Amino acid sequence: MLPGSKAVQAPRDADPGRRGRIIRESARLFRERGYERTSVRDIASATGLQSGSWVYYFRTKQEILAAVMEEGLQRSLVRIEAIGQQAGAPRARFEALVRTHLETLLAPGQDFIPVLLYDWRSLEAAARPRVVALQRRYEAVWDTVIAELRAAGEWTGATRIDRLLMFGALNWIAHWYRPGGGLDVRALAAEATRFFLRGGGRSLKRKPGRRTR
Amino acid sequence: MLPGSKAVQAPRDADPGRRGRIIRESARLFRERGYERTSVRDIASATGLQSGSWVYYFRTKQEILAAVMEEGLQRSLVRIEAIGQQAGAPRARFEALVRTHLETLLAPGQDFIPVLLYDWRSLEAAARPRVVALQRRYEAVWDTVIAELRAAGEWTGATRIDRLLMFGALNWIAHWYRPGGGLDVRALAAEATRFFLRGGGRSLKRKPGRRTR
DNA sequence: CCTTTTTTCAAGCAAGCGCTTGATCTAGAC
DNA sequence: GTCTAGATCAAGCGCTTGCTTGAAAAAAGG
Repeated sequence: MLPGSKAVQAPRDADPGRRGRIIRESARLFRERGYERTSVRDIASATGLQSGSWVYYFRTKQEILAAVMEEGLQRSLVRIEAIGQQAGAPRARFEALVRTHLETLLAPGQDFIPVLLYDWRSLEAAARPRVVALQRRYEAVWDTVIAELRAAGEWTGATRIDRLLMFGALNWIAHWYRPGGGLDVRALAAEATRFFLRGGGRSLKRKPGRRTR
Repeated sequence: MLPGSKAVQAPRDADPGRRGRIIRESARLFRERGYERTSVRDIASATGLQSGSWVYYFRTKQEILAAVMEEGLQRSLVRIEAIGQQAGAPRARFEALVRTHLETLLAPGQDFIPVLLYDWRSLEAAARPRVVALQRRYEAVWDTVIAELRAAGEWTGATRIDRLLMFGALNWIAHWYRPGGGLDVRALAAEATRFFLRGGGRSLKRKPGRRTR
């Protein structure tokens, strides 16, 4: 029988098991080269298996891709929805959302969300609705906080378009951000919040950082 | 002999010839399915050729991808640099840049830039420097106008980071924008300019538009 | 210790891939 | 017409791909 429905939930950051390791290594490879350029043989050898052994855990390569995306979204969602239920000033909660978003986007070893963003086209139509449903829950939290910001007079403009522009600015960071380049995620989150909300935050002094594309 | 170095430059929007048609159809297919999922047979049949005939115009499939990206950047660059040399209020010129950027990004039949953004990973390292050089020229124009905005007090914050955030917001639009959804490119450009610069512009009323991801 | 179940191996199939090849067609110059 | 160079055809080679397969190894249960 196929595994996956374990009776006991594994503790956080524990040994993820073969299946979890396949997901993690696949995420890394998908992010580096893209889904199509990653062969199942690449995945097998990165996990320390023989060419056909992954089939015991997943039926198809597509199923691995879907698992990567859902795993990443689930993890982010836990943190984002927790912030959504906290109390506090809207601006502070907004910045917390931004910081959490960037952490799950940029933290090393967390390649799930970049894969979701870059390889969406490679996910077959049948698997998309489940992922989209998770994204909807994700956006709902943001919309709530944005509504609070608007009530406080800190957000003007059309919510939907502005939110899409904002996600664009944030998600695009994965294209150019290089860890260890003199700009950590927390500072970047503050800078981005200032960019979206104007004022309140303080602009960064530039360090002699890395090149970007 | 290989064609491509014609003595006379073809007039705008004239018949692009076989080579040009291969580039155009490839751009369309690359955008829809991605570079890896597009086979040279797909390209051939979309252009009305037999499976191996494209080799007369390009040595490798990679060469087609590079041609698509450079073609698109060259076209955009002509328009962007023209705006860079115009006179006028900084804000108006900035909005013109935004509008032009969005037109080359979203206009139907202009799939070059989306391919550049989505399939960058698929471009082999050897071909990248030429494309990057064109991008540098592109960004230089923006930096000039942003410097003017800053002098006029309309742009605060770290130029480099803010410019990257801004490009993120703009480029991401290609993910969610649907032509004919009650929001034309000109209005979108105005909305985006307001988002970046705050104030001056007027927010859009929402029409009962399309879904987005 | 033997049986049963879970997990892994290692060879390989069928299909699709980028690209090659030698022949064929087309059109203008003489 | 004849020649020639440019342009296209159509078959297919060699390789990689996702996935299958039948068996072997390892773990678990009694």
